[in-house]
Amino acid sequence: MSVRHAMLALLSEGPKYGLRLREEFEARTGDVWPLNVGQVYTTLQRLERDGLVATVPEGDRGNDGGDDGAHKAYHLTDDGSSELARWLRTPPDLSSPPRDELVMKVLVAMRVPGTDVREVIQAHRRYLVELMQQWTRIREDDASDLSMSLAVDAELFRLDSVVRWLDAAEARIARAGAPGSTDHPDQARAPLPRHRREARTPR
Amino acid sequence: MSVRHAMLALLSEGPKYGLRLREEFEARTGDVWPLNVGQVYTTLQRLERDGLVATVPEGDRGNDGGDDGAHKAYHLTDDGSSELARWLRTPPDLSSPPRDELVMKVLVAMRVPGTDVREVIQAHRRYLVELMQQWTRIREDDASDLSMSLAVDAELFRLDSVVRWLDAAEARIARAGAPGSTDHPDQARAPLPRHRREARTPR
DNA sequence: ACAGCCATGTAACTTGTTACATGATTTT
DNA sequence: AAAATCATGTAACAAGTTACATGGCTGT
Repeated sequence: MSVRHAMLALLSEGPKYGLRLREEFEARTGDVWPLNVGQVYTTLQRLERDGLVATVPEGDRGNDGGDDGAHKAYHLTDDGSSELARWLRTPPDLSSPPRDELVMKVLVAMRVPGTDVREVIQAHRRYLVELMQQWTRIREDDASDLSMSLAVDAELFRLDSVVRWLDAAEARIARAGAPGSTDHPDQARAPLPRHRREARTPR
Repeated sequence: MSVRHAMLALLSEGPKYGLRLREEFEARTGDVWPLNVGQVYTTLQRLERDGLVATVPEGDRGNDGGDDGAHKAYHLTDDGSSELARWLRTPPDLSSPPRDELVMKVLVAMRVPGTDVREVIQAHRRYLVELMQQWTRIREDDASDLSMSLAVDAELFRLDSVVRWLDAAEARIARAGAPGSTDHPDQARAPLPRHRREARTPR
């Protein structure tokens, strides 16, 4: 749902054509989130199908500074404008805590026979720290680019939170008394309990 | 790619059937990441198609404690085992900094005409803090559930990093001198520069 | 017998993503 | 003229997600 709305936001400044949208998208995200060209066009098609954007109906363009000919300019419809406004003030969906791959990895690795969780944790921790150093270097290379700095900041904060979670997880697991190498009592084969617990979601 | 590998991990303990996989998945993630039943079956189909799991070929089950009859038990193939091992030691792909929706929202909101970025930031900040309180409450409700605590921890660390990014972003934007309400000089209509910059990725 | 859960499955759809094909324009 | 780049598009697929259909078993 992210790219769709970003396109709407870019178009709110005025009509733009495909490649231009790609260019401006990457400019706003400081080239941190590259965007395949093909996806711009497929996204535009889907937005048009949903009535959020439209093209000028062929033949009606004022000559006072317009982009004619080769480019096919899309613009927001009224529905597109209100959808954009809604998106900007609406916080992301409560019911969807995104499934982080690394977190999932640690959670399931705890019970995979013959796996040392601490090893998994440490390997990924090292990798994350290295990644953070690379991003830091990139940010310092051009500190004047606001968009890029913001995007890299976001990535750095996120990576830092993962590192700190890994540390907390290691401590929690150690404290729980589980030995490093797993070899669990096989109580897993019994049939399901009659009544499922309900899935958890805040509020 | 997350659910697929989680299924492999669960099956590494021994053969399991569909609903059981759903149950154990949610147990490992402390019910924080609910999983639709349908997805279990579609995922199993795709794993079977790719040769990572298989079912017993009908008729060959020892009676010494097996689950017979109604349940259709899947088990790992050799390919499945090595894919799981590979996944556990391989850090997530470098080339994919995930596009965070909220980050994207702020980045593009900066230039949407008639939008106050600080308002967007503050609204989402309030929402995030409230969310964190709810998760904290949930975690305290049953502090003995290790998996759940870990999963909630991950969510809390993540949300915290987003809050801190929002603060940093607000400061950075203010420092950059951009006024609150946007009304940018329209230099955006010119054609593209001849040579595209290359997309940025660490390393 | 009937309600309700266990259990499996399928059809349809969404976003994201890549690889490829096709012209037009520009640069060398 | 040849090479590169601009610009648009299509086909095909992966993963996730939901809604629905279908049996079978169990408790009352």
